[in-house]
Amino acid sequence: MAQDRNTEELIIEAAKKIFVKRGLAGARMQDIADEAGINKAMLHYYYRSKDKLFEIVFNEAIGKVIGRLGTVLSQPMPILEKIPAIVESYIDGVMEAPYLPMFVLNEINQQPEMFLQRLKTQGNFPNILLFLKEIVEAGKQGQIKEVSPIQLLLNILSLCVFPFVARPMVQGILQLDSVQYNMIMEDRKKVITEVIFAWIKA
Amino acid sequence: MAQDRNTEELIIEAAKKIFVKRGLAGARMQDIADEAGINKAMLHYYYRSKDKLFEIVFNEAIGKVIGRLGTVLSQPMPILEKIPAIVESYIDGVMEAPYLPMFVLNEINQQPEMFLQRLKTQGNFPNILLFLKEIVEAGKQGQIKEVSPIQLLLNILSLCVFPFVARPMVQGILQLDSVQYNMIMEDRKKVITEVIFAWIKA
DNA sequence: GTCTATAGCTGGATAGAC
DNA sequence: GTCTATCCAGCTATAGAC
Repeated sequence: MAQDRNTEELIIEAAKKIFVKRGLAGARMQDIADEAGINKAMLHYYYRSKDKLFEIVFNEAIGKVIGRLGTVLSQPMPILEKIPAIVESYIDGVMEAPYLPMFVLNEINQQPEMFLQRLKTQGNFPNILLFLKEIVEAGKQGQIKEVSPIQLLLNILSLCVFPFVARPMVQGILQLDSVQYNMIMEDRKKVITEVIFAWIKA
Repeated sequence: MAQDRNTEELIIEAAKKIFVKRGLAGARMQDIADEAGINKAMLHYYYRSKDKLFEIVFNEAIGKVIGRLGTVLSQPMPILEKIPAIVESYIDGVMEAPYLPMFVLNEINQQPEMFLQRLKTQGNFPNILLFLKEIVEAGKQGQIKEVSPIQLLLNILSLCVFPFVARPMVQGILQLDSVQYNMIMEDRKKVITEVIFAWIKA
């Protein structure tokens, strides 16, 4: 148990777990309280309302999913080294919290305004836009083929993230157990890099 | 208005709209009734409960998303012609109902049991498994490179579906309006085929 | 700060008139 | 078959004792 930590943190940890699993609409304050091993009233004492609590969890989740992307995209490396690095570190990151992408994507779809609001306040992830320029530059210099930078970004993201978002579906259809699926995900680091390289090699 | 159609259909249409938008937990029977232009009591008269109504909508949605995939995967064509056909027809299909994939994926994540149950009753999409064998075969015959068929399937699916699932997020970050995004999606048909071909060409 | 008890509301479901 | 009125469970949120 994590009884040694203070109540505020206990609540946030529990809230993450429940919100990520059930979403805003499906989550119950009682479940969060149970998960934290405390009383329902404490949730309101510390965080006032369900919405406020959700906002904290959601913002942190966005930070993890998108922020991490920004970080890895902005490592100063030649593009041909950077792409495998992006793939590897992003997949590793997602594997640590495999349900986070689905949660973030779904809640953004539910409340696009909330997300757009957040974008305004905290800047538009300049690292990502910078990465796009880098692609164009590398194309002009002949390091890679000249491709649409947005399509390239979409391709990398799609190949890395989708298999986690669709995991229960794919696992069900193809009758794979968890061990098999994890192996496939591990293989993907190599596969994705191969696929992208095959496409952009000059 | 579709007042000429019978009430049962009106309800289903309305239920689709609301469930797909809000999910099972977020949808309100009142909203479905309003959308259908009828009374809340009628929903229960025709479909007994929210869960029953949801099941109908959900099953139809799965059928569209996965069933369509099975259909297109099983067209009798040489593999190198089939892949562009798959990509084109699947993207066109998704563009008609862009929120369906997110809905299906999210609800499967929420209730994997319900989905696995459905798989048992209606067979395991044999078309999809057949497609995997076809890939292996084409690899052995040297029509394409020998690649993992599951990875290939995952790649195609990822590249086609993810951009729709992540649309609000990507659009927000890259500051794109809907017209621009639709053009990008239109371009993708070509891009995806290029990417896959670059990877598997013998 | 933490708990119990409960207010107040929302939303799914039903009864019963027409 | 369709409506209004209403029930009742479940949920967020708060009051108040300790």
